[in-house]
Amino acid sequence: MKFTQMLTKRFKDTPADCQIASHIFMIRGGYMKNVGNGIYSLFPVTKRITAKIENIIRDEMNKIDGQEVLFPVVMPASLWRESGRYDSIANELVRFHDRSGNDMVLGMTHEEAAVQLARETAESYQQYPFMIYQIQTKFRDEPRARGGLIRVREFTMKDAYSFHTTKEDLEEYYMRCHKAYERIFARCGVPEVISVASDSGMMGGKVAHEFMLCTPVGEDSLVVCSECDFRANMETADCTFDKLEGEAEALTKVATPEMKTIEEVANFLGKDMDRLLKAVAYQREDDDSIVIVFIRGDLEVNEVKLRNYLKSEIHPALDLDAYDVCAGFIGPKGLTNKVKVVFDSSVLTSESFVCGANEEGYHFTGLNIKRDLGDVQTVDVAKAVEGGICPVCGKHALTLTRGIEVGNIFQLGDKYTASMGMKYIDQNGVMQTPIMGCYGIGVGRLAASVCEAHHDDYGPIWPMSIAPWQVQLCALRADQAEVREFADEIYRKLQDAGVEVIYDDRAVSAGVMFSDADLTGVPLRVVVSPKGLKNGTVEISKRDKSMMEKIEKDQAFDFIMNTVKDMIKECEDYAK
RNA sequence: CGGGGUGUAGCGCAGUUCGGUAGCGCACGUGCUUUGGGAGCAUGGGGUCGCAGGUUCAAAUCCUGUCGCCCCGACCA
Repeated sequence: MKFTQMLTKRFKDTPADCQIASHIFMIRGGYMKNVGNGIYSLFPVTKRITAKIENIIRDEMNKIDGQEVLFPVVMPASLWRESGRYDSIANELVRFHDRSGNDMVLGMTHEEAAVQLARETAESYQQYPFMIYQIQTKFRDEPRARGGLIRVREFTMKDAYSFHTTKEDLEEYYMRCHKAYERIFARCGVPEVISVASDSGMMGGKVAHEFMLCTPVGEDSLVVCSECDFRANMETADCTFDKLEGEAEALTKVATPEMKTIEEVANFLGKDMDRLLKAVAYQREDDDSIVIVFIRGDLEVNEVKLRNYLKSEIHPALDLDAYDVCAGFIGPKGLTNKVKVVFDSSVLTSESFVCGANEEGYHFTGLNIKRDLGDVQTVDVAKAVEGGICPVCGKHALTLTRGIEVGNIFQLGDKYTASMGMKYIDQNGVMQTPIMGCYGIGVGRLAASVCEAHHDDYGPIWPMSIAPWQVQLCALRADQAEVREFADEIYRKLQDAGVEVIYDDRAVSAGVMFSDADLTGVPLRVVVSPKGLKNGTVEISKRDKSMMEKIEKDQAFDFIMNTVKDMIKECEDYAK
């Protein structure tokens, strides 16, 4: 590809809307153009990168016996009614009507389509297990797209669906897919991607993992143990807390006028926050009832865990007066029975708590849960904390970090096969319901994540395996015949040898050419210049600055070929 | 959906307080000079100032409404 022929445009100024590195470089470097909120067109540079990522994914999916298929983007609502998701998913699912007035949806994921395709085809146990996958456009009407390709509404995704006759078989295949994912991310140049246990959300199922690239700009909070291999999304991480010292005290009502927040109460009574019992009020979405969570004052409620426990969507409670709840002075003793109460496990870590007295201007001190409330049921609904206790190894070794979710895998079980009536005949001639796993990777997000992980102040540093081109050939002073001729010759020879070359043949200054090359991020750079040719050399360097050589012009071609081969091999070795 | 910010040329911005008919830098076209880290001079093209009403002799500027975009939160395979 010659630069002069390529559709591209670069900017010196950082666009005002961009916040994170990958977004900035991908806009400044002419990788993509915003079309609408969370909707982008991709320029040729980006399409070349995503095509390479797709091919790596395709190769690994085929290696675990995947069969590539293609599901439709637009589906009739009836298909989504079968699984129940037409009604259970809120606004992320785009609904519209066709000309006949039929309800239609835009595909945001394809479990329904996968079951629809397979259910009348895989009739016998002999056809199991099998996995089908596609690489295709999804549309999700996200409440908030952000960060360039990190979170968009329309995006390309590889989604795979496996079907099994036994749980053991699903688990075994799930592990194979887990390993395939590790190879995919390593081959794409981000071997640092880790898998964490995760919440299964709207997908359903029990066991799920997310593949995370750890970076401060990530959208998810992760809990990682520095002593063992426990790693979980904050949403699902189990929590235990040390018992605090101190004896039970007598239950005493004290005046705490105007003290509504736990900070105010703690300061007023001279107590640490962990000696208070905090009340957090939520309203259930299914029956509108109020749920009050009691949790130790220094901790926070993990709303995902609470939601899973309650088996209902929840939102912060607004109007507590209507339920005879005295906001600011809520406590478990003497609380109205118009609300449901949930005790976090942390309420058992102290013998003596300060809590609200359910009376304006009063708190109790010396509340002992067991003595004053009897045997209450507790449940773990707290957020993990930095330095907290690892639920696996028991050491105080939890660290909190942020991550971008680049892929995920789920053991779905029979959620879709059962609801959509998929059956097969087993060895004994009995009809059975198969079980499923599903496995996703966001292609564009992965590209942006690689950029996020590998860049310097001047632009992305693409790994050889997914770089838009393998070599960037810069002809400085391309207006001089000697330069032009030699650069043309190298370009031709590299192309003939099957090397992917972007040839900057513009008559621009060295500064412009190098800056644009930095933004393009091609791993190997070849500079042909009058100065070099005068000494009979060309300059060959790596984008990551780990190499800078002046090579005799007669040996340049061989040197480039060998270096490209070495760099490709390096990528492959990385993945082993 | 809540909070904050912001819409003026492809990009970055000034002009809005105090109404007078739109400007700067980059980018783009042309010519000459220049050439190893975002060159110089000259010259040219490009904007219904987000949109719709209203006030006024006159609106980018004032008023009302509305939409888009960005950030934080909520939400989210």
